[in-house]
Amino acid sequence: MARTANPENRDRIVRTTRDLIRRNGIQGTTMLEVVKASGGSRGSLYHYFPGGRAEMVEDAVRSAIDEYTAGIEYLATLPAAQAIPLMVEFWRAEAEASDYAAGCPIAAAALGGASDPVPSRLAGEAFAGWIDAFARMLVNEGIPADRARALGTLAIAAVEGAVILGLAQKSSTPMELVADQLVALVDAAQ
Amino acid sequence: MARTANPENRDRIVRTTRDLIRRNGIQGTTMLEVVKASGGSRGSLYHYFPGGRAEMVEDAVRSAIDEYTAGIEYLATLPAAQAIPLMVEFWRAEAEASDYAAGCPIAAAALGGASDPVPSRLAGEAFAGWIDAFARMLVNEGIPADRARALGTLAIAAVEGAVILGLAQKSSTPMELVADQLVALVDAAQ
DNA sequence: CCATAAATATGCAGGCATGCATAGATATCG
DNA sequence: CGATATCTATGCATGCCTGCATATTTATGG
Repeated sequence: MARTANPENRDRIVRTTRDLIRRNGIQGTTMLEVVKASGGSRGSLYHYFPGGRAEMVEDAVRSAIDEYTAGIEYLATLPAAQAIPLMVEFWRAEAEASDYAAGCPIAAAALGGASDPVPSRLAGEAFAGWIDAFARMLVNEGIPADRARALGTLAIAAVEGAVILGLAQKSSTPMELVADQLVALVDAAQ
Repeated sequence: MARTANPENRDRIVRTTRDLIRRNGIQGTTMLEVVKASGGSRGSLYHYFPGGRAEMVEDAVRSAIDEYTAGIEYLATLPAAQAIPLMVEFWRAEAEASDYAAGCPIAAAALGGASDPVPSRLAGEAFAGWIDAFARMLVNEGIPADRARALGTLAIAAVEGAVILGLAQKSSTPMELVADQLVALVDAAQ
């Protein structure tokens, strides 16, 4: 038996799929484009993803959720006045590096619910986890639980929205303004 | 010459296209589905939109922008404490009525920039106008211009983000929490 | 080195979407 | 009513995408 069990190629495909989802959305991401962008062949894709396109897309979204959630869990250990600018700066840098073509893949998954319900549901659960993490961070700073939950929801929603505004306007201004206002708001809530 | 000049059918097609964009995004909206949903024939579509799919999609986005912008301009004549809940309530009702399948078509246009740059650019301009309107409203309530602009950006971004969170979670909670927090924030800023 | 499995490459059928062309139906005006 | 323009319907060619099947290559274990 050979059993190479080489996960590198599969991971590379998953990453490429994520990148394409960020640019073209769930519906706009095809196996042919993933093949072109990752350099393999169509046969390889069905080897790594027997479930076809659905499995490939779902894995890409799961992978992105795992990665981003870990990042947010880390940010939640910092003071909010640091965590919020860091989170926004991450998206700003990603947007700018792609010339404002690549947004949040989780938001893309959320909006692809009509054709792909599973990634959309996963996105909903991921957002809930992110809100929880932010709320915990705010509770640690002395904000009551109910208010912390509401402010956490506002923060996640505002950052996701700011990324969309930034892509449409090809500008980092929305993200910067939103970060400033969120920090000021959390500061005032303490 | 007959020259019926009957814009009703064309308008119905434009509206159907908008609805499909809200559910399936720009890339997920095809002429065949528009024909199926609006009841006409493919020939009619090319009669009304000689530019093909691109013209149809662009007109749908322009129409949506015109309509929503008029609504926001009206909201901006009200006190912010009324305007913000009304705006959120509109999206909440639309989301709920569609069983959390239909979001904001302008956000969908913003995210479709890779394949359709024109609607994405229009979305960016529309967002700028909405932010201006909100900022004017806040200036009227005594908030300094710079702060008003930042708060207006935060409000538009947060509402758009809350709609996405709501669709993913199939819940109106994100929109309600965001509306409450935005009202409290504007109230405190005066 | 050889047998076996992993990984890659390619072809084919079916379905869908676009764009265009070509008819046919409908309505309006003189 | 007849002529003209609008509107609708349908077919064809092309290309893309998926899923599956079928080689072919590569690598590993014995």
